[in-house]
Amino acid sequence: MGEISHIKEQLSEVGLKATHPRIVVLQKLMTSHDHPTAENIHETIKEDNPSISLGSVYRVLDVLVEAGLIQRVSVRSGSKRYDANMNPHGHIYCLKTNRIQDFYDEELYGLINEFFRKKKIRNFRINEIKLQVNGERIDPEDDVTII
Amino acid sequence: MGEISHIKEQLSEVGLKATHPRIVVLQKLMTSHDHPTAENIHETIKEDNPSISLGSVYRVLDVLVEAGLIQRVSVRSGSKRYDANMNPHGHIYCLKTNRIQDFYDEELYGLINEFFRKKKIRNFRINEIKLQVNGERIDPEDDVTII
DNA sequence: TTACTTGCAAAGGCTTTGCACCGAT
DNA sequence: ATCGGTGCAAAGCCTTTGCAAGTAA
Repeated sequence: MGEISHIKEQLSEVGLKATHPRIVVLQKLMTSHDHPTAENIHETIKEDNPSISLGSVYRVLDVLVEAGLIQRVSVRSGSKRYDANMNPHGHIYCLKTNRIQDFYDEELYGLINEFFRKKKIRNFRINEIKLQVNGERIDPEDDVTII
Repeated sequence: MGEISHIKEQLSEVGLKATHPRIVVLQKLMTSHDHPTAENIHETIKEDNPSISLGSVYRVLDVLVEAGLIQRVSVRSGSKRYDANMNPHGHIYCLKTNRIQDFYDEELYGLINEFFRKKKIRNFRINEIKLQVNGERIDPEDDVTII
């Protein structure tokens, strides 16, 4: 409940009306780390919110991306996937299980950022730097860990 | 002409029949650096090869990717795009023009590779590491250069 | 010759959109 | 009360696929 008012705040902070579909979709994304598709989200939320249509989920996701509250993640798979983690981080994508796992390493991101800060890049304003590591889990059930 | 026999060799080296659509599509990709979509490729080649269908272009692209002769590049834009540059490299994607430009820097790739070689990654076999820099060109007509 | 590939056109999956109604501010 | 958001269903875009005919090896 306190959570929901926090979600509402986030929405109005970026100038969006705190409508029911927006609150539900954003909350779902902020409390899951599985990078769901629009359809995944619809499936999950419709149990408690049967009136929210799939079309609205798509529209809400577009608006949230546009507002910078969530981001789209593109992988090989068919559908676009969504992520409410807006801190800098990379994605580990498993081609076997189709799972996406966030990862962040301060040292690595330090290196990459420093590289682009030092280099002269002509005719381009950098928005974001995306790092994606593709491969396969050995044990599909287990998480990947970077030590 | 000597080019075409080189293309045919590449195809048979990976065990693919050197059919006309495959030769034409692969040649187009190897001589362009604009990361075209399936439809772009079809448009370009159909002037000289009116019988090659769009469906076949899609099938040929799938086969070439599967064989490791080309790679798919996913960006925000609607369609998948293709790249015959199989050397390690990153992509600079301009949201304004939708253009993709390859880039490679030995130092940066050295850092990233060394990072992943040194770190212990549990439960994952890395296939490829993708680096994509999103942003906007200042002059949409001009190339981006990294010095 | 034989198994694979293609052209064609239809089907499929994911996403967007028009419209009338509804609701947050 | 107003303007923007939503549900619904239809349309749209990109891609895949079944089948009969064609072709590289």
